[in-house]
Parts: sequence; C-alpha cells; structure tokens
Amino acid sequence: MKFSISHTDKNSKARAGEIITDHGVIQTPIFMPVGTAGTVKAVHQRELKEDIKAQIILGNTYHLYLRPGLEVIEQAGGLHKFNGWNKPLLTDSGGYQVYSLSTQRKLTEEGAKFTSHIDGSKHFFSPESVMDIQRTIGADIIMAFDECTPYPCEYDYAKRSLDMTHRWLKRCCKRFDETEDKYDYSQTLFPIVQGSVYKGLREKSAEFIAAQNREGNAIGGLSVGEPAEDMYAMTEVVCTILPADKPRYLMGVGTPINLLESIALGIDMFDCVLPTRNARHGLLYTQNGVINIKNEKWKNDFSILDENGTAYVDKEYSKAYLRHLVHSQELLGAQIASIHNLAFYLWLVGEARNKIISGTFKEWKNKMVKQMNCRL
RNA sequence: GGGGAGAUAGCCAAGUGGCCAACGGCAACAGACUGUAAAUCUGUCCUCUUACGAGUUCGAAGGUUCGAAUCCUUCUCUCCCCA
Repeated sequence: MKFSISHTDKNSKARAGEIITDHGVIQTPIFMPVGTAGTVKAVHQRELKEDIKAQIILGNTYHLYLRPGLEVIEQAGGLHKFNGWNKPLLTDSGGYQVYSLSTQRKLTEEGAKFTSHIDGSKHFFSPESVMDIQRTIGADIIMAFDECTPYPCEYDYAKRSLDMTHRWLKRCCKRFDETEDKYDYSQTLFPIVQGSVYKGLREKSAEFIAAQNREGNAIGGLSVGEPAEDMYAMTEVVCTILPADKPRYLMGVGTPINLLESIALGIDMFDCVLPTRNARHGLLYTQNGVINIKNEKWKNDFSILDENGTAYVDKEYSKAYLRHLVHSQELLGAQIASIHNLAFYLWLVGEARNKIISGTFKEWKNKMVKQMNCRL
C-alpha cells in the first residue's frame, strides 16, 4: 500500500490524497460503505461501482467467520473473488462486536470468547487468530483486534482497556508480520487508537499507535454515544499526533456533518452504517438536510427524489413512490434509498476533495454544515 | 318458513356486573439509529388538554342495579344450517 498527499488545505487540517492498493486506487478523503456480511445491504456491486462510485468497501471478520465461514471464503479464493468486488476491501477485526455484542462475550487478556448470535455456539478470538482470519478473508486493509469501549466509560476502565488494546496490538503486529499474504496481492494492517473521551489516554494511545509505524492508522471508540464535541475534540488531539504522511481512518463515523468536520481535522477515511441502515428506515440525506421519506407530507409529492442527486435513482423515482415502497416494506424501497444515500456520501467526500484541491474547502465546508443541519 | 350464531374504537379481536377508555395484533402518525445481532427498536393512537384531568363510548331504544360492554325487554342489521 502506498499513500501520497497531493494537496493540503491552508485553513484547516484537511488533505487530499491517494491510497494505492493492489486492487486499485482510493482517492481520499473517502467514505467506505459497510458490507458486513460480504454485501452492502440492499445494494448490488454493479451499483456500488457505477452509480455510487464506491472505491472501497468493508467486510466484517466476526460475521464472515461465523457465516459463511473461512473454508468457503478460502475456497473461493478470498472475499474479493467470493463477492465479486474487485476493488479495495477493508475488514474490521471484530473489535466493534466486542462492544456491540458485549452481552455475549467475555474478555480476558488472551482474547474474547463469543457466543454466536446466530446459533449460540462458542468461539474464541485472539489477536493472533483475528490476524489469521483476516489473512484468509483477504482484505487489502485489515484492522487490529481491539476493545471498542462503550460510552460512558469510567477512566479506570478506559485506561485498563487501552493498555490491553495496546498489548493486543503488539501481538497483532507480530502475528501479521510473521505471516504472509495468502493470495497474490499484499495486505496491510492498521492499528487503532482508543482512550474513550479522555484526552490524556488518547494522546498516549496515539503516540503508541504512531510508534508501531504501520502504513495507516485508525481512530476507534468514538461515535458510540458521546457528544459530537467530544468526538471532534478527541479526533483533533489524535490527529495532531498520528503521522501526517499516513492515512487516518476514523472508524464508524458518521453523519454527513461529522464527515466534513472530521475531514477538516485531518481524517482521510470513514465508514459508517448510517447511510445504509437509515436508508432502510426511510431517512434520506441531502445537501439541504435530512428527509424522512415515510412522513405523510411526501404522500402526494411527485417531485423527483433529489434534484441535486448524482444517482440515477434521484431522477428516476418520485418521493411519493419511494414513500410508498418504504411504507410497504418493498425491497426496492431499501435499494433505492440505500443507493441514494451512498451516492450522496460519496459525492460529499468527492466534493470535499475537490474543494481541498481548489483551496476552498473551509468556506464550502462551513456552508454545507449550515445547509445540511436541518430536517426536511 | 324453521333452527342457530353474532353486532366492541380505522380493521381484526379479547373482555361476559365494579380492578374497562376497554388485552392483543394490524394499519396509521411520529421518533431513534454512527468500525450492522437492525427490512430493527421506541412512543402516540375515542374527544379536549403539554400534562394533571375532564367528557362521551362497546348496533339502537328502554329497563334492572349503588354500579352495565357485560343481566332483562323490544327493535334494527349480519352470518350459518335446514326446508
């Protein structure tokens, strides 16, 4: 993997760059659609490429390990071949499931015991096994196994957790470096900064993570319920410490406004389930704010979905029709809304990139934040 | 013509003397969702009120009772079976 920055913004910490992987180039800042189970829910790969213009998507170690299982993925020749996505892929490590499935897992220094949410079977994840699993899944970028702490989180717990995540990271790096690429392209490992909302812990973690000298770095444990100001504050602190010449990935973020504010702080990569999950629930993101397409006021509104939209669905379908589809729980509703939201997210980061390059990012960002901060 | 069953809020449906403004489901209306256990979850849902609370309901009318959706009488309507 190679990363290069072509432009930096004078009025903020925003940068425009390129990540080069064996599966292609990623222009940053970038948003990565979440494809947990090897699919971005309700969206076809062809639509991801041609209409949404996704450059990289996610998969999830925990979910893919449970189903279909490693044997299937290995036989397929890796996740790219299995799901037909021949562009860059990133897998999350299961660290988020340590948080989201906290009721069915037990953490120890050695690793995490999970009770499968699918069939109740018992499984054990260690930093080493998670590296092996991600080697087999074969994403271009793989993530360290960490503990994503909840919010709120006591300082003492956050500190102990952080220390363990750091020890886990050493084990992840060791195992990763001892093992080889399983397929005919290279993989890279990103470590993850933790530390909850404590500035001191975040600084300490960022320094530790930077010292591992990997090809890119991630910030985790945010957007788990803390106020947005805390999230920005932590992001800002960490970004000043993480090396500027490597991509910074803010995990699990966020709303369109979160993206723009974080880009201004020096973030290059994002992923989030909001555009896809909320699409399925009828929420559409636009340049002028959020639309709840299920609301009665759209019942007889036959205007096109989004006059500023870049996706074909934006011009093809009316608000009234999408309202009908979502109301009726028709699959096409989820599909249209997901395509719209993802296309919007990709447009947003692409436009941010253009503005950084043209030197007008800050003003544009402020205007967009103001504009998007309402409900339609 | 004879026999039987039934009418409960937008729909389905429980309730068969007080704990009933009336279980539950659906629909409707609104909200939540941030490295996806999510096509999920939450709230509202007779009228007025932000709420407290007040008012009017269980086919219609009348009656019994301290008290009725629940008991009695008459009426209206619906469904089923037999001729």
